[in-house]
Amino acid sequence: MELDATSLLIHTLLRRDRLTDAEGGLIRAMKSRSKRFHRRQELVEMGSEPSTCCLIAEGLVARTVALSGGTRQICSIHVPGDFVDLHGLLLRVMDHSVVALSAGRAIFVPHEEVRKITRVSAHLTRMLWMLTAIDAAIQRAWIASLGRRSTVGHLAHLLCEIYLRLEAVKLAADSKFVLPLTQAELADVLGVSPVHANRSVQQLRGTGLITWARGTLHIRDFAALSALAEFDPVYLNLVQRAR
Amino acid sequence: MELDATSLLIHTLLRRDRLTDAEGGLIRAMKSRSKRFHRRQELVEMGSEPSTCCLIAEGLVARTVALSGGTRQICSIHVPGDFVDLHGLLLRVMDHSVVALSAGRAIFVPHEEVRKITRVSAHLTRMLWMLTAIDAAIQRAWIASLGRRSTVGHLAHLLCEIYLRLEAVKLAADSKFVLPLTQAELADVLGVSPVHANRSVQQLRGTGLITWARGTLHIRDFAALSALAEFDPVYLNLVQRAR
DNA sequence: CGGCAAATTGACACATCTCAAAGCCTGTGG
DNA sequence: CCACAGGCTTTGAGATGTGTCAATTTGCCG
Repeated sequence: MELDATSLLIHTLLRRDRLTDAEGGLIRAMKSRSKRFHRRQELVEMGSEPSTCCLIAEGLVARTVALSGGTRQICSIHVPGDFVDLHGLLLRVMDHSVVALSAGRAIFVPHEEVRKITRVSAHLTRMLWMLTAIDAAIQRAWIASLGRRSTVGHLAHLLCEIYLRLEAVKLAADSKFVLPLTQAELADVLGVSPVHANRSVQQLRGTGLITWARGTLHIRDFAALSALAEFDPVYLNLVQRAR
Repeated sequence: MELDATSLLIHTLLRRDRLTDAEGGLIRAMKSRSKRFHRRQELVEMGSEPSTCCLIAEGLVARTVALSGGTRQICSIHVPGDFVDLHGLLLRVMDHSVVALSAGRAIFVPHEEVRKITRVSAHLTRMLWMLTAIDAAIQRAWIASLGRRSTVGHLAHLLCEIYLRLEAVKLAADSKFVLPLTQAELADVLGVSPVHANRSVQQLRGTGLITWARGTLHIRDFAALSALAEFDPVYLNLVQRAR
């Protein structure tokens, strides 16, 4: 049986606040079209004006910005349950692309369906707004990493973050998770060359804090990795409270 | 006469969409407390749980993240009309501080006032949500700059952005604006050392594209500076359309 | 058993950091 | 109106981090 993307979204929201049955119903009632995607497929094109929002059901995707000279920067990574381009509802023209890091599946919800929710439920609207706010908080953490952490520290921070985000949707446990990332893609996250990304991975392996083989990442000592990264999970807002 | 912060906010919103008189009235009706601040004053503390949102009326402020070893990263800069910690309404605990880059004035709007708006006007709620979405778009641009632009390119991009944002609230004209930034603060934006920030400023001056003296920045050739920075203003969403 | 994409390595060039000193503004008090 | 203090800016020199290029090795899949 396929995981239902709207259930994942509800689960993601429930990690942050309570929802009434009616609110859950509104979310499940959203019309959408489900699509599978393959690795490296571009789901949303930079500069386009999509009329739907893309909610991940399976797989990992990234937002990417293309610069001249063929370089690109990955400016966020998204896990199942994430409403990747929810902001498209408000901003209209995409300032980045959405690209799949692995094969997977997403549902595309027409903007009008989301706008309908904003007319009916103030609380649910705030919850969706909250999702974009959390997204922005994660981006701030990435800015801090890019600007002020060593590449190894940045990498460690990234792994702590991805672990907790996957764990929140039950895709990580026992300090292990599937990380379908190429080192070249990792380089586009860290803002360094592929060669340097590779050397940083090796350096982090050298500490014994992680293991990464055959697409599976294993955090051997989360506490120590957090400390190395100066990781503080507050910004992920994985706490249930009134919003 | 002092500029009214809510008028600035309305002006900021009007740059992106139309507002009815009733909607404008709702914004003006928000209760708030006005406060002056001095340069370097901390307006909001990282880790705190503010009960108000801070709307800038005059001056520049920054969001900063403190790392160990006394380093810090500025993860955004805000101009008059910006609702700096609007996301505090939804996220509750601050993942960063808000610090003044110059003397100025802000109004502090109780969360309940904003929440009230979310209960009354779906469109206005989307407009406030849009502000946080634009904020996030700017952060993505910063991520791309930090990750993939040269320091000089990053600086050029930053100046193009700040110019357009200030111009949008009539604080820049004739390619000139007041930039009350220390080179050490600039370094905290660019994610480099103060020495390197200084050398990058000199390098950009050397191109003849800018002049920067006595706190005033003058862009001599915006088109050329944009080209150097690969600057595309789309992400600022300075276009009026239905949202 | 290939064949290819991805990971790894080495060598050298360039970017950026650190530390420390010197120079330059600007506001203030005499 | 000048002299001075303090904060910024600028400079130099040597250490470290990171990029580039090109070759080699490894791992996965048919």
